[in-house]
Amino acid sequence: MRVAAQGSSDTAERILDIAERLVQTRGFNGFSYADIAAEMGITKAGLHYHFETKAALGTQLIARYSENFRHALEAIDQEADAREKLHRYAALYARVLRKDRMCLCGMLASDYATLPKPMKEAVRRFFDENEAWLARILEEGRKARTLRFTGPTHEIARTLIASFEGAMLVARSYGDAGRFESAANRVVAQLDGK
Amino acid sequence: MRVAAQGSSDTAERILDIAERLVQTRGFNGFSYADIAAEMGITKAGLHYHFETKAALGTQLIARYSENFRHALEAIDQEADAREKLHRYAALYARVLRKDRMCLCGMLASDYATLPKPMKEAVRRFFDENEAWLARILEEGRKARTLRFTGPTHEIARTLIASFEGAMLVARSYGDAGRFESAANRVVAQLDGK
DNA sequence: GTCTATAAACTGATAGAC
DNA sequence: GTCTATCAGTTTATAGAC
Repeated sequence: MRVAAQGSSDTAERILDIAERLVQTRGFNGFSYADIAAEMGITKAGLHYHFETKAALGTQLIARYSENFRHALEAIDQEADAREKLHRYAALYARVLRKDRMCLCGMLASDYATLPKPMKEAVRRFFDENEAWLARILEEGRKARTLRFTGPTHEIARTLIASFEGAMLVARSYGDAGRFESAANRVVAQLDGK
Repeated sequence: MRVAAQGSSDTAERILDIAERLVQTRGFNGFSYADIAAEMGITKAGLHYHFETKAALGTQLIARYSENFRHALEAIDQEADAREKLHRYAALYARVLRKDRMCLCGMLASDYATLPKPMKEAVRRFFDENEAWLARILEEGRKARTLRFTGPTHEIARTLIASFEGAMLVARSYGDAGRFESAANRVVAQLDGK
C-alpha cells in the first residue's frame, strides 16, 4: 500500500521533468500548466493534484535540481586535482547548455523579482552552496599549488559562478555551446598555478 | 503640424520608459499591457494605438536601449586610456544594477526562446556591437601596453560580456550591487598591463 | 489622432466525479 | 488516489467612439 505525498509519485516525477525543461528554456513566466498538461495527456486541473500551486511546483523543482547538483559535485570531489575539478564543474554547465537549456537557477535569477518567497530563498541557497563548494576547491588548489590567485576564495568563487552563468546566458542566444566552452576555459585557465 | 508615427510621440516615450523598467526587472513575460496602462492612467487598449503589439513595443525598446548604449560607448571613447575605458564600461552596468535592474538585453537573453524573431535579432545585434566595441578597446590597450592578455580580442570581449551579464544576474538575486562591482573589478584587473 | 468598450483566448485554481 | 468539468480573473488584440 503506497501513500503518495504531493509531488512524490511517479507521475509527479514526469511532471517535474517537463516543467524543468520548460523553466530552463522559457523561464518561470514563459510556460503554463496547459503546456505541461498537453505533454502529459491529462487536463490542467489534474496537475493540481500533484502540485497544488505553480509556486509549489517551482519550489520542488529547485529542490530536486539542487540535490542533483549536489551529487554531481560530490562525484567531482573524487577527482584528485583542483584544477581538474574546476574543469569538470564547468563541464556540468556545458552539458546543460548542449540541451539548449539555461541553468535552472540562473534562469530563475532572471525571473527573481516575480518569484514567490520560498523560490527566492531556494535560488539563493543554490548559489550559496555552489559558492561554498568552489571556495573549498580553490583553497585546496592553492595549498597544492595547482591553482594560483589573489584575494579571498569566496570572491573568486562568486566571480566564477557569475562568469559561467553569464556565458551560458549569452551563448544560448546564439545557440552556440562553443561560446560557453571558450569563455569557461579562459576563466579557469586564469587560475592555473602554471 | 506634427505627424506622429507609431511609437514616436511623447506618450510613446513615457510608455517605453515604463515598459523598459518592467522588462529589466520582471522579464518580457513578467509584465502585461495592464501594468503599463495602470501607471499611465489610460486603458490597456489605448496602448495599442502607440504600439500595435507587444512584439512591436519590445522591438522599439531594444532599438532605443541599443542607441542609448551606443552613445554611452562613444562618450567613453573620449577617454584616453583603454584600461579606464573598461572600468567605465563596467560602470555602465553597475549604474543599471543600482536601479535594481538587469541589462535589458541580458534579461531578454533569458527570455530568448519565447521572443518574436525581430526581437531575437535585435538582442544579438546588441551583443555583437558590444563585442566589436570591446574588441577594439582591447586592441588599443594591447598596442599602448596598458592592457595585457593572450588570445583573440573578440574572444576576450565575449568573456567580458558574459562575466558582466552574469555578475549582474546573480547580484540582483542578492540585491547587492557590491557583488557586481567586486566581480567586475577583478575581471578588468586581470587584463591590467601591470 | 487618441482613446474606450469589448471580445476571444488563456491563466492558475476550486469543487467534486470516478 | 487520480483526474475532469468548470470558474473567475487576466492576457493580447480588434472595432469603433470621440
